[in-house]
Amino acid sequence: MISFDTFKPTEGTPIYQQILLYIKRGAVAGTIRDGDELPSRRVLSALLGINPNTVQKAFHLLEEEELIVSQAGAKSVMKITEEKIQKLREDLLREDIRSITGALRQMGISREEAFKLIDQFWEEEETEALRSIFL
Amino acid sequence: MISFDTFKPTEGTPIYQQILLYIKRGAVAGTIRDGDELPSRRVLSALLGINPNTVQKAFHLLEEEELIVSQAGAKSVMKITEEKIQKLREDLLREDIRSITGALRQMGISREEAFKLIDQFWEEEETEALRSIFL
DNA sequence: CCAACTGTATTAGTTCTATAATACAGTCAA
DNA sequence: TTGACTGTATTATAGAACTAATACAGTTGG
Repeated sequence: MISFDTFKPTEGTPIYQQILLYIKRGAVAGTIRDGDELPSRRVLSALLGINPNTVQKAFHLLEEEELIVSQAGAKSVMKITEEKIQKLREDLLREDIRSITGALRQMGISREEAFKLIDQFWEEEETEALRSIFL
Repeated sequence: MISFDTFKPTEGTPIYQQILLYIKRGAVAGTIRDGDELPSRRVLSALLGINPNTVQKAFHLLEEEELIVSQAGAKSVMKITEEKIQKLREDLLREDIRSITGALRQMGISREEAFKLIDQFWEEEETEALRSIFL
């Protein structure tokens, strides 16, 4: 069963899109694999404290993109080939990197400065992650 | 008069927020300076092909953040001190860098791989920018 | 001065996001 | 088998984002 323990909703972005991204990124990372069961719409919505219809919207889109298969009565299941994962990886990375480089260049930040900043935040989040594990 | 020549609306994000960001980032980059006149609501909305009320919403928020001053009958004017610019710089950078490092780590991308990707896109956009100038 | 431009305000309608309350039919384990 | 769980569908409501049309008051240049 796919876990949503590390799912942190952000304000400003539609929740159903965040669920979509969370699963796609998990697939790219390899923490979510082909054949994995997803939590039911009702259970997940209760866990996240949101409406079942919002989860349904996200899952419906995953179904349309043929990343999961659903069948009335049974839990939805991940259905991802290595090929799909590669495509996901490229698409998600391109979008993410494009947005950040665009933003930084627009602010007149040099590449060197950008690297320094990313380095800094990377370590910060690393220590944050560790802290949450050991507390 | 502040130019919106390099403004490229993206789908998925509210337009008024994109206008807000465009101006803030311009202030951080130094291309938009204290005392600069903004185009009128009507003119800018016509240029961007959007509704005047959408521009008004963005400008109203800039007014609330005390980055511009407006007065009925006259054009709005940038009103930014060096202190405000520094604060903007920190806020925008933190938000941008945080989102990208979060996304990359969630996909299991290493720091080295991230740098390589950013390097690649940085050059791509550079050549794109040059192409648009020389064509 | 005054016409053309400015910022500001109001009302109305559409689409999208999210919630809420049901209802129905298929699956599955006890 | 059967009861509890599944996915799916429908209808209603509310707020945000965006468009549209209009109105009014202040400024500014010719």
